[in-house]
Amino acid sequence: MSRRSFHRAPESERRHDLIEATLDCIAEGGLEGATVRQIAIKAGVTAGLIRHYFTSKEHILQEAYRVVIARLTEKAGRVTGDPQERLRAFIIINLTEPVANSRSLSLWASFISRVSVDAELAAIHREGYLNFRDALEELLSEFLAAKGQDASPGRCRALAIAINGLLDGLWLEGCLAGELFEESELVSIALASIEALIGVPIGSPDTDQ
Amino acid sequence: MSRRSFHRAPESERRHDLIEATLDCIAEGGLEGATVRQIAIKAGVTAGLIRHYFTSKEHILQEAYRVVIARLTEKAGRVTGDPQERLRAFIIINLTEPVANSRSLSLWASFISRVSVDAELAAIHREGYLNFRDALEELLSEFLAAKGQDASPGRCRALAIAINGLLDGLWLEGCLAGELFEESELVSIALASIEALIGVPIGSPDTDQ
DNA sequence: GGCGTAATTGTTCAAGCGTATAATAACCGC
DNA sequence: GCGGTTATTATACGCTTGAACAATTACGCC
Repeated sequence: MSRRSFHRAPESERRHDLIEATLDCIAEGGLEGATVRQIAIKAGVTAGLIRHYFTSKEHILQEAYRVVIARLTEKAGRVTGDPQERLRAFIIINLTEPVANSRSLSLWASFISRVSVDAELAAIHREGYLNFRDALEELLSEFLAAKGQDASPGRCRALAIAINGLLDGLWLEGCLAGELFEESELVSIALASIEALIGVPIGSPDTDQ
Repeated sequence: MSRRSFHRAPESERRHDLIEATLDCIAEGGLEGATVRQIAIKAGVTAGLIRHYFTSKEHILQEAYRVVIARLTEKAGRVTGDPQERLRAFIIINLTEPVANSRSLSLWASFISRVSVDAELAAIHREGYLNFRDALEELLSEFLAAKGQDASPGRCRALAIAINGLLDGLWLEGCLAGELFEESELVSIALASIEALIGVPIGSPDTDQ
């Protein structure tokens, strides 16, 4: 009786694969679907290996959550151009693939439901949330200043909270029931709504009537 | 060796208690914390009784989700007064206790993460979501008509999607990190934002400056 | 090209899971 | 009060879980 042959992978690659497998399991079956054995099967290894890289199941879940948050926020943090282009890109990125899809929501909701239980997850969550809102607040501040508008901290804060809420809510609606909306309907509604909130057009020059 | 003495409860009361115990378990420990044994302990009965009232664990979870959705939407469905008062009350109700608190979010997120897995939960979810958005759309339609504004179906739909998103998003922010906001700050932001979206004041007469 | 290291496997363990079922105690009609 | 009905308890079963650990294999190094 011989053993399976196997491949000895570099640590970073193996850790990445295991986290990826974890996310696949969660997306398909929720946190309950992410058992150590199922993750191992998905990654094409045996269950014992997971404990070689992660001290516990909680640990791998925390690392996986870090990846989820990074994916939800990294693209929006790398927008370029003038303030108007950056704000516009920020809005669009958060309401289109790959940020907005049912898999993202499934992963996000699975972890959110554990944030109130696991203190370490709560810390990871808080950091990601504040980063996101701060990024939006700064975008707004620069945009308002560029347009010669009131860019006082109080107004930026209130606008950031409102727009952040709007984006979160539309993201949620789109992820939960994308088929209820026309192609890019949510993006149009978001752009029009945010224009109304700020009181300044943000449409790109050529599509702005 | 004698048995525990027990109380024979009416069916509706017992079912209610078991569902309530289920929600407590989920709020405290997520779906994973809601085991048949844990629910029984919380309800002060033994595990076997749960199977006497519910055909399976899936079944009691579905019934529990119905209760969660009902609580999130029932109050907003019973607003009274003229269109402006109703719209205003609708907004406030959805952003204050008992709709907006961390327990509500914890329950909501736990179930949302299973909506994509369990078809029955998905049906329950969809019904609740559409009811909510339709109620908002009708409120808007009546409000706009009363104000002599454009109340065309297209505009009402777009406004309902935007405002629904905004309310969802602010609800989420408030539930997730209520301590980051001043007292009633979210309600103020919501009212001001929705006024900007609609283009008509909705503040109550005495607080409307 | 043989050796040492450690990544990976395979197996085992106790605990907890959802479910099934027989025994029992509470309540209702008479 | 008594007997029948059934809500409720108590126990058991088979399975899966996270974890632990010894055996084994792949690979870097000299």
